[in-house]
Amino acid sequence: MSRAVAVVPRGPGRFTYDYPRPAVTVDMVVLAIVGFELRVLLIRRGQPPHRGRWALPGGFVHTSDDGDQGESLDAAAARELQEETALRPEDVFLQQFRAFGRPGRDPRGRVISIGYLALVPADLLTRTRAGDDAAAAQWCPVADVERRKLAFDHAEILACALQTMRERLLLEVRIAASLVPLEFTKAELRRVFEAVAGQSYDKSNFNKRFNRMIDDGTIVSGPGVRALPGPGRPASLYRFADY
Amino acid sequence: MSRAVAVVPRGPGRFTYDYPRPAVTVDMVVLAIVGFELRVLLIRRGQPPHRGRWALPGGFVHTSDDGDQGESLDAAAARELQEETALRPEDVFLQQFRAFGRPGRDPRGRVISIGYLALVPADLLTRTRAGDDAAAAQWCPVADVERRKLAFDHAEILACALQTMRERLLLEVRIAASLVPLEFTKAELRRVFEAVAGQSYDKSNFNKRFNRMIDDGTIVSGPGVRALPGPGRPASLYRFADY
DNA sequence: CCAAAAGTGTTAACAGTACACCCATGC
DNA sequence: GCATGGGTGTACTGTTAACACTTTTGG
Repeated sequence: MSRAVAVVPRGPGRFTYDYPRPAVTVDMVVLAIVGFELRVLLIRRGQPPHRGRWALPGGFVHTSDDGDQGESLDAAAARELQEETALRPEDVFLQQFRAFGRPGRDPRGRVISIGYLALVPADLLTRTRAGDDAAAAQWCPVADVERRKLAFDHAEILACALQTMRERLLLEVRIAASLVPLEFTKAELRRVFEAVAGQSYDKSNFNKRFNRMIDDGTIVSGPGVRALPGPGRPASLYRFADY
Repeated sequence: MSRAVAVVPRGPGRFTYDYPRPAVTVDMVVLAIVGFELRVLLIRRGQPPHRGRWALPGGFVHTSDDGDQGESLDAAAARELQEETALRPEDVFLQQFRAFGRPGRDPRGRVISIGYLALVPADLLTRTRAGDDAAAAQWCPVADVERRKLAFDHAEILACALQTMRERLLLEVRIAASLVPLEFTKAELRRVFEAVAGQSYDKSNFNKRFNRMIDDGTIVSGPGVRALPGPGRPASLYRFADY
């Protein structure tokens, strides 16, 4: 949305239809755990409208009126993710969660946006481009987003994404698997759950759930242990079985 | 999708853009319990492509390039529902569940469709237009849909809607509330769960869940009892509290 | 030894399952 | 009476929740 498509247009007003059509974009809610905190990737807009405001990354879905008809929605989301973060889409949990099409949500014209949730494993954060230009992209704690006054209806899109993720975290552990590094400790997985759900879990009770996941093969023992700097007993490492 | 918009175009090729744009539609998965069976509303297509095949009801999202920019996605879904069933949207659970945009899904051109789930209470089924013209609209048991070879990617859309509904039924009882009449018996609610989940539940154990919902106020006692024709003890009536 | 972090054990309450049984009604 | 459907009770199991406790490490 904040940028033109890559293909150079062959002239103004080249594409005509019998009825008005909306522009269709994907908006990305890219989440990661930084420290013990859930953060979302925001881009500072360099163009009007909402110039200088923070916004979710996103862009137009490539469409064609002949031949292959363009790219799929999933492909558009994967492409945008790669442009904004330099992450490989196969390393990231990427899933559509909802479409947003309220008239007036973009002052330039009718725009319908498909919202995508992207969960980045903590150990791949270094590959993110967000650090390259701190003025243009930033990992913002989700708790601080309210103060930012996001552009367009992006606050609403983020809220919907968070709700979707929290609901699914309780159903599928796979969501949490997308946010932890390949190898992780019991405490690290617990902190992911705490960061996402926004509440704390009893260590002993969480470990019991963890041990059950080991019993049914969801989680397998990894190699050796990981010691934190400072005192404290080193923790065993684990990984998800399907990785 | 199967019909043109109501407004008469003011000439061919009147609406021009710098980049190609997709058409955007809503496709409706309208579900109801008929007897003890989950059924979906299907429309027989009178126009090519897929002429004569069964399809989900749906249509274009009204868009405008100036002024109010047209209608919201929810409004488009409510309008389509009214056109197809004569039901009031406020009586029907109506919720977006996913967008479908695979290139090639419509041979006429690039079409992105927003899937909507509509749950019709059993006592309002008489208001449906589906019976008016049996050749054009039909409540088809979801178990029989596979044999029908639906038009476009509508089989995929239906499968996604069913999965979404089954997941949510376990989380929110509200889904079931949208399928039962205003007043219902314990057995009726249980049969809704059985029809949606595709499995049977133990009467006694289901009643315990039911009684818990009475305890926390989700369900309240209704007036009197309902007797079925034939033998058997009449059953107490209940209703959901927020109705 | 002490603080910090990992990890275990104990108990009670709660929810799910399978199953047997009693109640009200029409025929 | 008896078949039919509504409704209750019991015993067993597994899960969750709260909390106390032990073990391993660095300083």
